[in-house]
Amino acid sequence: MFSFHNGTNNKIIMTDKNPRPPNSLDSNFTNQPLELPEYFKFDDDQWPDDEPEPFVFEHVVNQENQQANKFVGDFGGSGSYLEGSSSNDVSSEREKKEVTDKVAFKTQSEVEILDDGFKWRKYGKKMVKNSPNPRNYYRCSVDGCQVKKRVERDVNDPSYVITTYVGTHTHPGPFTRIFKICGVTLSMKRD
DNA sequence: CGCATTTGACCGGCGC
DNA sequence: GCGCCGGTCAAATGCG
Repeated sequence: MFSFHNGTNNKIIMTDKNPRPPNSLDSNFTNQPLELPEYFKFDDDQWPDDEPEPFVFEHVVNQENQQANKFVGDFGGSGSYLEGSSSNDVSSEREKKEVTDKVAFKTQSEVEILDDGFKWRKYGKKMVKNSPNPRNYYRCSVDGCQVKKRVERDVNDPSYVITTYVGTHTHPGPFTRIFKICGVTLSMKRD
């Protein structure tokens, strides 16, 4: 259990140890185990429950890893959630210059503005199909930093907020503790 | 005054 | 080509 800087009762809950990707996924996923729950378990051990610690995520490195990152989670067994770009070797896709880092996770939260330690500027809001809830688009406020994130409520369980980070911060973040999610290195820290 | 947010317009990819 | 859909732009507006 964790809480965000401004959070009350904001908990990341990922209980399924072996989430299964949806059938429509490409075969790469089936070979790649989901490591995220393990790392969160690590942090649970690190910090006692009665002492909720503020934290944030930060993309740190992914440059040596050529393939696009993927993240698949089945949270709580009540439906699957997929984020990530396919790394098919279609020639047209090779044209793209940047390999985007993408990580998504889901938190149980009453508020949608989760303070993760970075400064964000909202730049869009859309209603997405098959969901009554809007999707909000944010960009990192730091000049020159291209990192974006999307925030939306879970369709199946509105008590959850799905946050998706895209990109790597070009500036140092305020956090030091390092861990990995499916090849993407993140960092977090107490404040 | 200098920022952030709001919100409809705009755009590009994709499927038909 | 056309319309849908997800993502972004930008002018107006709000706020400290």
